[in-house]
Amino acid sequence: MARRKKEPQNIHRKNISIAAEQLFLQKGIKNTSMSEIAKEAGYSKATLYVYFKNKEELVGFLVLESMKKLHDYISQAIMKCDGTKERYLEICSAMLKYQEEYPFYFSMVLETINIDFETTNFLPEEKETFLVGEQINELLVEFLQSGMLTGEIRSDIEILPTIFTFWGMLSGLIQMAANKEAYIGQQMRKSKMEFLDYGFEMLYESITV
Amino acid sequence: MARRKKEPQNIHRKNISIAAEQLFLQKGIKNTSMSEIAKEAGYSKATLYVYFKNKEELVGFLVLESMKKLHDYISQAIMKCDGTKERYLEICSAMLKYQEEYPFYFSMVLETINIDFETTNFLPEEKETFLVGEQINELLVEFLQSGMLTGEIRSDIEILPTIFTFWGMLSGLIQMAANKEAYIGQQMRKSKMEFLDYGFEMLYESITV
Amino acid sequence: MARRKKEPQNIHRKNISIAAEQLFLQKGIKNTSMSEIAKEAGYSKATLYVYFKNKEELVGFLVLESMKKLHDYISQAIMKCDGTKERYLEICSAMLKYQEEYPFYFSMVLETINIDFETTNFLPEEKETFLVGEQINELLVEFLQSGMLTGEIRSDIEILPTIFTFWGMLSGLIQMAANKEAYIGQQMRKSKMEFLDYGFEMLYESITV
Amino acid sequence: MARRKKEPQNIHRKNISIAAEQLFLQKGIKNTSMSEIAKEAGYSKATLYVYFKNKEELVGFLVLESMKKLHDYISQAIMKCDGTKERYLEICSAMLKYQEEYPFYFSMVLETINIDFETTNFLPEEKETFLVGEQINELLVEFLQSGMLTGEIRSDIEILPTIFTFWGMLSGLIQMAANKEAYIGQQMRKSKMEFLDYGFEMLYESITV
DNA sequence: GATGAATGAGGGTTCATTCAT
DNA sequence: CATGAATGAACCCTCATTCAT
Repeated sequence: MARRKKEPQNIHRKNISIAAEQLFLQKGIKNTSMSEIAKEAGYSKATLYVYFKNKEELVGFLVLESMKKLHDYISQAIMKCDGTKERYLEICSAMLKYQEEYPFYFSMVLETINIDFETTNFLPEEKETFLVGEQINELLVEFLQSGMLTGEIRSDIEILPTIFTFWGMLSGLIQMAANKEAYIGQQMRKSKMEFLDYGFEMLYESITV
Repeated sequence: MARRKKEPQNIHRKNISIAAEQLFLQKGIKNTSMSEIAKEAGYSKATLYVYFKNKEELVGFLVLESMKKLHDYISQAIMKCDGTKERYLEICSAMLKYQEEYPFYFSMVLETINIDFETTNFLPEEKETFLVGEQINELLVEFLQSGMLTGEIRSDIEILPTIFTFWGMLSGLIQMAANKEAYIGQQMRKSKMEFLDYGFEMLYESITV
Repeated sequence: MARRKKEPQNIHRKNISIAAEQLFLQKGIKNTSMSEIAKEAGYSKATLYVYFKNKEELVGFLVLESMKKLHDYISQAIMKCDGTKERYLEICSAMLKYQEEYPFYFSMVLETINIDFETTNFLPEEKETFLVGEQINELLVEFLQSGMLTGEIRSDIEILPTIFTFWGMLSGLIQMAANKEAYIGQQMRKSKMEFLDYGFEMLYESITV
Repeated sequence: MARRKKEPQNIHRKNISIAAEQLFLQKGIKNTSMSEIAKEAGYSKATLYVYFKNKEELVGFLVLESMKKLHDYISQAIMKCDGTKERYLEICSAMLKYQEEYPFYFSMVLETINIDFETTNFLPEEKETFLVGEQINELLVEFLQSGMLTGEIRSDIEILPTIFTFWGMLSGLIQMAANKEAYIGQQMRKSKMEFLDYGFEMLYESITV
């Protein structure tokens, strides 16, 4: 119960990470210096190193944090409605919303994320955030299974591979839409949203009966 | 008529770009310095700037080069066989092969590629390579159309959106497979290749009758 | 009320600027590198950038500093004695002393000095030093006016043009004497000082009755 | 008589120096690279080093060349008219014209010019150009002496010191006028030319009876 | 004689990180 | 605990100069 000492630390980590997030969002990770983060957060540069081992860990922390948000989004998406397709589309929207909010992280999902969970985590509580990825997967497993139960989703699919496949494909699709918006508008006279809807629908076909 | 003396330049550009590619591949573009490239290529740092205006142009050159390769791979994939599905799988393989050979570029495909074709190109011949992207699209258009003619591919798809959707999705899938290979093996007891095959098949469903 | 902690900064700025001055003096501004300044000052190169935004600001700081000194010298010269001619010669001596101490800056006086007072100043206090130039002019205006009152200086001269003319001419004379000392000794068998006295006297003629 | 071989060299040196002059004029000496000079002159970079030992010698050559021009200007100024004051003002104009044409060199006159006439000169003929400075002095000596004969110039002046004094002062004045034109216009509502006339007249006072 | 090719040496600047206090 | 101060290491890039051909 006597855990007073730990709370304050989290507050500082939060403050720093919020500042960092804003800057990463505006200028990218590589182009944001620790100095800038310190100034934005209202701490001294050295203090950042009290709360985060180094820049890499700060980034890692942010990635983890953002995953919690994604979990919330997906969780809400599934709860929001009943129908399988409706849910699917809501999940897609959740990912899109997430990409729009955390684009800097989104691109990292497809790249290698090197988070060494042995050495990186500062506070033990945070180790639990690692599980968020798993939790998201579980959410998706449940979604697929319930869709199979209603007969809307093919019963011969393998669940885990399907989830990862979707994860990769949706990420790629959303990212492409984000980066090539202009090109898409020009070449196929579609808005980003129209293009994405088309892609979402197409992918849905692959798992339905 | 043929201008002599132009060949040697290309040789050096080739040497430098090969060295750069290797390093970009190992450490990423941002983390590879011109000094390292110079050392790897066996030239002095200053010499690099004789053959490439700056680092950006070097990267741009590499991207262009790799696109040519991708075009070749896809072109060969389509020619290699006749059946629609066979061709589709060959195209997937081509992209995979390409990703394995040029991973550093592959991630750029999904990001914004800023190539200023007015100022970047060293040799005028290279300007044509800009068209390679378009040519790849044309290849894919033909593939889809021929599949529609045989009745294997749904006739109600929109061609351009479909191509871009595929492009984004396959990129995402391949990238995920590359980066999460270990995780995939652990969680679903599949090799990277098995996982990819599963994903490729799944996506194929979405465009077939 | 007085903010502590500001003093130390000035000490470092002083140290760095002293080192820079010496080197600029020996080799010119363009030929003096920040590395050399750092070594001479006993700091690391990076530390220079803690105290000066860039080389330009360092130069600007030096120019400003030297102007303050010149103001002091001229101010003291005028106060030191009463007679118009005595004062005139003291002013000449002040300029000479200044040139000998800050030769690198002296040549800049005749060139265009680009000091952007919005962006350059590190400490707000320094902005006031911009006024030093004006203050020197005021000193000289007073000197001329008092000489006109005593009837020693012609009353038909235009004050401001006269001051600027003198400024330019004395600068040119002193600089020539400094740079051609050997030649002067050889050709006219005069020491630098004798030559300058001759020139000072000659110029004085032009404003006296 | 058989000197065919030497002519071509001079042509190349001329071509190069003309190109260099133009660029120095536009961008200053330090900011003009040998590459740019080579391109402007239509030679390869390496060829520049065939005709000039290094950049320094090229600059030295230009300085020398420009001195010849100055000699011509002053010579013509003296010949152009008869009266002492008229001649004086023409000489001032000659210097001004020279400064406007060769500003980059003009500032060097007051600085130390390091021309090592033993090692620098490429062609022996050029060594004579060193004498140009002396010749200019002679011109001025004659001018002063003829003015003294007519009784317009004080007979108690020392000729050589006077000449050097004038040289330094006029240089300083002209340079100040060139660099502070805007400031002069603002502060004393005089055009550069008006200001200079004022200064020229003032200085004339000092040598007249 | 003329040059294409190559480079050593150095330029200014940035930044993540450390450490004494 | 928080930080002011300091820096090593790198970064991209430039340029005068050399030399084999």
